[in-house]
Amino acid sequence: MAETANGVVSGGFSAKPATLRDVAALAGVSVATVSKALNGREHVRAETRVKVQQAAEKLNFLPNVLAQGLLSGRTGTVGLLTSDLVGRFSLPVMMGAEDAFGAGSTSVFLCDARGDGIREQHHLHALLSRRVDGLIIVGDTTNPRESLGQHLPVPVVYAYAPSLDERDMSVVSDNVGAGRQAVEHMVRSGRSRIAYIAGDKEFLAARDRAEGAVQALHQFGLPLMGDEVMYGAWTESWGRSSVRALIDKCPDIDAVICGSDQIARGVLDALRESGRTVPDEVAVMGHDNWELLATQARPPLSTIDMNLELVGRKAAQLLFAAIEGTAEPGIHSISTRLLARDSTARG
Amino acid sequence: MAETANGVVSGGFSAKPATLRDVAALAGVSVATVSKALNGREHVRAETRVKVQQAAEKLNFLPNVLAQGLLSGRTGTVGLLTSDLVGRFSLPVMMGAEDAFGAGSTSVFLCDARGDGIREQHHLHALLSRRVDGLIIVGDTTNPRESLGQHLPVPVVYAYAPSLDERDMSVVSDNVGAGRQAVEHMVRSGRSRIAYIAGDKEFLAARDRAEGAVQALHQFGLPLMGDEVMYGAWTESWGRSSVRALIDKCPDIDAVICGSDQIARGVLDALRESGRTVPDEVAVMGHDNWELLATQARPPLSTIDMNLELVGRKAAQLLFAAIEGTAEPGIHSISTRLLARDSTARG
DNA sequence: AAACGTTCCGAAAAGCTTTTCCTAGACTAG
DNA sequence: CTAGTCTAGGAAAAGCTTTTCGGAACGTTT
Repeated sequence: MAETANGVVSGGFSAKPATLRDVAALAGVSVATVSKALNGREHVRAETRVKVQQAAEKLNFLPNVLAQGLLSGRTGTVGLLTSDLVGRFSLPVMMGAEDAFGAGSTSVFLCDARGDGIREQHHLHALLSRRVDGLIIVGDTTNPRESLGQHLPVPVVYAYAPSLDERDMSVVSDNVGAGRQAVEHMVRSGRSRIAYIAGDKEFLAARDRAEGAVQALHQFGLPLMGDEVMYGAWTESWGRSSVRALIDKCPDIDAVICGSDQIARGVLDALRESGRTVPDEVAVMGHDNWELLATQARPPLSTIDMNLELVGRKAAQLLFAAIEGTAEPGIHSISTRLLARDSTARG
Repeated sequence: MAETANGVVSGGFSAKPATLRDVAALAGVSVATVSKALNGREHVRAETRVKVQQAAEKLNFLPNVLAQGLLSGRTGTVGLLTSDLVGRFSLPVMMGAEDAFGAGSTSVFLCDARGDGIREQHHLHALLSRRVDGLIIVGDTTNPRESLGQHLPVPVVYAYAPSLDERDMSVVSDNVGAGRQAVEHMVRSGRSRIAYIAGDKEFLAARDRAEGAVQALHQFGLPLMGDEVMYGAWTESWGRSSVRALIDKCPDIDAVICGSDQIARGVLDALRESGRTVPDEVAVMGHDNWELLATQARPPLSTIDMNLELVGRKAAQLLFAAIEGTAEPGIHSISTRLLARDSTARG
């Protein structure tokens, strides 16, 4: 690659970045003085400082953070290891974490293991080789996962999916509380004949949300219509078929709480097609606040937001504290937030 | 933080990672020998090599990639700068890139600028300080964006949203081709009275897709029903309202191509409610292959997949090549892929 | 026995920054 | 004028790895 007179190589980008030495040479001082001048240390004449700053400016000097890290033992990087990058749940968690770090001087390595243990080990290896200061492990479901172990050289926080090992730090969304919130909202809206259509029973999230709802119904002294939680799949078609069965069995329901917005969309469609009006005759709630689905429903869908950005943010904070030396092991639960839209308006 | 006998600090994670020196000391050789032994260099006796490997194993030694980078001038990292992390379009692109790199020994820094220029500069700064080998800039819409400029010390690839500067490398999805694909598919399915309902006209993607469709109709000598492309919003409600207007005006249409899956969902709902059967009387196509929306539609929605993972993968490949010294400037277009489901089955 | 080759290993430098310590010069005070 | 006090700036080491080069030990050949 030929080098031109101004130091630009032909690949279309400039030559290698300037170092302290280059700045020192240009300013006619030593590297030590440059370092002190640029970092605001004392023992530098104001005049010299200006001269150095101008030289640095001219060369587009940026300190090499890697070299700094070599010295300080801190790299200012963390690893974000997700098992499912496409998942629409892991993403907001990552966003929250990225955001919390991005404000400071920490950068985030992104790795997607695709739910593959081998790949996870590979990435873990790569991250540790890069001397990350800490790790956040983001799950794709709320099902607890194996711990990476206690032998790692850096602190680890598990987000969304908690670790099975209680010595680890985990941050999760409060699904049980969400179920309670849903029932309380229905009752406040004047409903008393409430059914629950859940997602896939294999998922802890499905069971937790339903359990919270059942607890709250019990507290209010209300029955669960249909007598039991209806588990199925996280799909619209499950919502449609299950609610048809439900109104056959209990024609007098006045509220349906769903384990997800997708299920709720199916429920809304099936109710409309069977001639029931929402919310006048039946109120419907979803879960997830999947905006494009919930706001475009007819009527717009009341739902529960898991505050996943907060989960991510909290994970980042815990990790940061642990890096500083004060770890807080255990499962940290983030409250959900109920969003009332038209589908649960007072009938 | 108190250190225990086995070298574990009380923060819950092990002490600082082992270095070459530690391994050398344990194996009773010099650091140079350890380096050669572990990297498969010659001039090491087999016996010594084994001894070193065992020592390294015992100490959980991982080479410090930062120190390696300091020497080689290559860090094995790239920056992924997105303007919208939540966007469901930028995400698959990132995934493809992460995947392409992840296979090798390159790690990805993730930064989200939130569409904010200041934040973008901040992140750019941070990434360059970390001496990334290259940058991928992922847009949130297909609208072209300002170039970061030609003065950066590393190569840059723009993905999804191309750079306005043709000296840059860009990778985009072929939206015009997608419009053509849609029409060709409709014609092959025996349709000839085709309308087009587009998204928001502010978006180049909306205009490109429509333009491709119009071109193809022209080639087939077919009319565009409704006489013009109907621009609106990327929402279900726009799909519902626009298709109602359309069938008022042209009751004899037999196909509707939509600018997105959301619009198509609205179209499907409105058609069903107005008594038209899909696909028997009218065929409907979407765009994006937003799986959870398309597969759960009634009937399942034919659509076009933008192959965004491929966009990301291609961006990674271009970047890698540029790092190696062979840049290929210009806009690289990735073909879309048509997915035929029931909504366009032969009538 | 002397000269020469191999083979294996270690010392040292390079890469970039920060920090500590030291020196040279300027100044003040006696 | 001498001794002492500051101050600005420089030299060097540390942090970790890789690579080059030189040296030691051993064996072979004349």
